[in-house]
Amino acid sequence: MAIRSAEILTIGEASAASGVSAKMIRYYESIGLVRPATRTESNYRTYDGKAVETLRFVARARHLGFSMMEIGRLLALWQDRARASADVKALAVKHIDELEQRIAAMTAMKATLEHLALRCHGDDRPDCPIIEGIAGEECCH
Amino acid sequence: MAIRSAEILTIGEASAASGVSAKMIRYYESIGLVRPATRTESNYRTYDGKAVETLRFVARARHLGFSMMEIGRLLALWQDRARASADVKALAVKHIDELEQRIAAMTAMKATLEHLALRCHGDDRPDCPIIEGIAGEECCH
DNA sequence: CTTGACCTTGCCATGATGGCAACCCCATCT
DNA sequence: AGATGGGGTTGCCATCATGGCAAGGTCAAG
Repeated sequence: MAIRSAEILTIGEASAASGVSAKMIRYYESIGLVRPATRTESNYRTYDGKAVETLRFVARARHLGFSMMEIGRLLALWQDRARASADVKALAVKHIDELEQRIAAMTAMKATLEHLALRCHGDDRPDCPIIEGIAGEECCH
Repeated sequence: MAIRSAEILTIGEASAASGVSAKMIRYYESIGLVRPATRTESNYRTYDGKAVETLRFVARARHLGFSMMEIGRLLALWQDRARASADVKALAVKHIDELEQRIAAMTAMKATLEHLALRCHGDDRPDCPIIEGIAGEECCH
């Protein structure tokens, strides 16, 4: 194997250092989200500090719920010294809105279910407002 | 075509009546969620009132965020006259908990993003706490 | 030099849904 | 009777982000 300095990591090490699974690192590379990793003579991918930092950026953005498409744009903005913070903010605000909508949808589901569950005895008798609620009209407002 | 009474619907009519797309009706049948539809001589699927009611049940359960697996169990309970309401309630409560967790996760994402967005000027300068937040340590607590 | 851990690629699967294609069937209009 | 259009049938592919498995190559340590 080519000599590897301490700063040059294999995909497994980069995975551990970034919190992104090796599988996903390869996937991100395959869809062009991140630049193809450099390779050793024996075709192993290698990652330097900057590459690992990029992976960590992706991991954090995923953690915030951004899609791959959005992360692609975020990465471009991150690496663009001439970016306008307004562009970043627009992306973030759009994502906040989407989160809000999904939260609202799920909160509504939860409320309906709680309403039904509250009136269900939860014993061994078959009578059940939950099932009847789903089957009948009074389910979804 | 075989004579069809007003109560016997084609898949398109059943779709309109139940709110489930024809594609999804076929899919539900293919995965065994619902019983295979009866067929006309010319192999068209037919749906009677009961079948449509079942599809509506599925649609409502989907609307409440239940997965196909869970809906399968709900359907079985619905059709089981000897069910214990406790079983239904357990399913519902488990789903409520899952919703709660997903809501909490997304609420946390939203809070982090809002915290970052609040401090972003959103103008044409590159300086941006959002990007820096994602790139740096202070992003995810 | 063997062994075990790790790398490579590639394929398959998920869950729920949509789209397209090729073909068949039925009803209605000319 | 024949054309036309709408809707049925199947099957395959795509999504999005991820995991798993398999077959083969490579490296480091015993």
